[in-house]
Amino acid sequence: MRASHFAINTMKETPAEAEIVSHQLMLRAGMLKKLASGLYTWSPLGLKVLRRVETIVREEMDAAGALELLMPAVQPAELWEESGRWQQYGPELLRLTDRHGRDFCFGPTHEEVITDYARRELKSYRQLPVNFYQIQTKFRDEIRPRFGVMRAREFVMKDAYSFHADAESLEQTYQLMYTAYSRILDRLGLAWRAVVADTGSIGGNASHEFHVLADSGEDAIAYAVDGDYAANVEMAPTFPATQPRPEPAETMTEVATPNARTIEEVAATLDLPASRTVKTLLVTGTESTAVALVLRGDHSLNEIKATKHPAIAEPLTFVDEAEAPKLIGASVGSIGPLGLDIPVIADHAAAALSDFACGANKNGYHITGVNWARDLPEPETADLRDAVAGDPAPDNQGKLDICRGIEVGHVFQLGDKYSRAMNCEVLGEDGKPITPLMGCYGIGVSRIVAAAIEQNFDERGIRWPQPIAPFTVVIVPIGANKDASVMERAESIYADLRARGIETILDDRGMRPGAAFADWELIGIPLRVVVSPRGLAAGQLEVRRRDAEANEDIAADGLFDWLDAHLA
RNA sequence: CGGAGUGUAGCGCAGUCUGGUAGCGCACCUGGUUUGGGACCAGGUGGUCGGGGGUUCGAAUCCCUCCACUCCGACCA
Repeated sequence: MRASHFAINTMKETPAEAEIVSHQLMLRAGMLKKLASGLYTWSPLGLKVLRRVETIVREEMDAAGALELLMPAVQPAELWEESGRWQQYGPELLRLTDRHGRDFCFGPTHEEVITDYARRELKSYRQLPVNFYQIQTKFRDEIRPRFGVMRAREFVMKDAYSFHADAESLEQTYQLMYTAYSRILDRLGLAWRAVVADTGSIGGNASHEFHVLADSGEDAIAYAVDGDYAANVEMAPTFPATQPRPEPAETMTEVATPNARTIEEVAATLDLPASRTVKTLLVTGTESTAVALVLRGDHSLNEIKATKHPAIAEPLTFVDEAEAPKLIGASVGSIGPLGLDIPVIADHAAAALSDFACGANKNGYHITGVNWARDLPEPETADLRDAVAGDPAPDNQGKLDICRGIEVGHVFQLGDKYSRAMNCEVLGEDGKPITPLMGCYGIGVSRIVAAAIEQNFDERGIRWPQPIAPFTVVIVPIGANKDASVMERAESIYADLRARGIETILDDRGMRPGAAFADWELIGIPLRVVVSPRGLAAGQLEVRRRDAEANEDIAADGLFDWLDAHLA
């Protein structure tokens, strides 16, 4: 491709609407243009990246035996009424009416359509298992689209749906998809992690989310440093202490802590680490007006875990600050577990403390040297907090650490939710009808493009992983106006690279070098070759990796060696 | 849906309080000089000032109303 024939259109200034790096850089590099909230036009440059992602996804899905098909984006309401989701789905479902007054929706997902297809297409268990997929544009009418294509309303998704005669077969395909997703993310050149996901109300046995790791990710992931365990922080369990509690060494001492309300203030006033204090939270109980939850000062309550506790009312509700003094005799900030006549539930870590500090249930006072069993009853214990770095991982996999991720894929064992609701049956081995089990497997194709940038950028712009870069190599001739041999040489290199099947763009725009370099660094082309009169005179070419600190001069006839060494 | 904010040229912004017929930087076009890290000079193109209504001799500016967009929250879960 010649740059003069390709719509390269970069921006020096960042549009005010873009909050996150990937959105800013995609706009500045000219990959995207917004049409309306959550709706984007992909430019030729942006589409090149999107297509490369699609191609890798398609190749791996095909390799895993999935069959590509294409379903309509617009779906009749009747199908959604059959599954019950026409009522359930809410305003996120974009509903349409055609000229005859029939209801439709723009598909946010395709379980209904594929199940309808399957019940008409599949007659016998002999046709199972089968795994259909498509790469389609979806629409979800997000309340608040943001972050460009990271959370757009219209987006490109690969979705696959498998059908099985039994659970074992579903499990096999699930594993196959898990492997395929791993291969896809590896091939994309991204750092990623598969995490255990909540199976939620839909049921099913297993679900994993695939996250691209990036500091800006919306989800916090707890993972085993020395193992393969990973889960959303909200899902990661914490465990009772394995060591016995140290013997009490201090006596209880009441300390005035005026103006110390938060744990930080209390810990500073008492000159103790926050991990030697506890905080006591009052929430509404199922059988009592309030339940006291005791957590170590440096830990945070996990509301999902708390809500699952039978003594705690759902949804989780904190006791109003104004109500606390009536119940306890002290305001929020001076509450502790001592002498309470409401149920006390301590997090495992809080229960493992000795000689800790807590509120005195007397405004402006805390008590140090408190010990379970000696000073107050052994509490009921539970897992109530978010996992933190250093916690033990499940299954003896060492310690956990925390990182952030962007969810780009999700694999799910659906079971028979849709096949049963929509009466999808095939004849089994014994001649009797069976309801196939289903799995579904999604990848956010357009989101991957944004996630790749969130993981790979610097102050100059995007640093594409080679497998998805719009071009692998850019050739920048310098001083072509002074020396005709520069352009001749650039052209011949261009022809050579193309002959080798390397995606190359030749910058024939005749710009000043600084401006040209800035453009290609913003756009993020992984490898750059500079042809200049100076270099030609010395028999050299200048090359540079996008992720390198400096230029490299190589012998002109060594270009292919250099490329071979740096092509992914 | 609640709260806050913003709509002026492709992008970033000033002008609005105090009404007088629209401006700056970047980008773009022409010519010239330049050419190794976002060049310079000169001359240009481009705006129903988000839409509609009102007040006024006169509205980007004041009033009413609608719309769009952004942020926070709620909802989705």
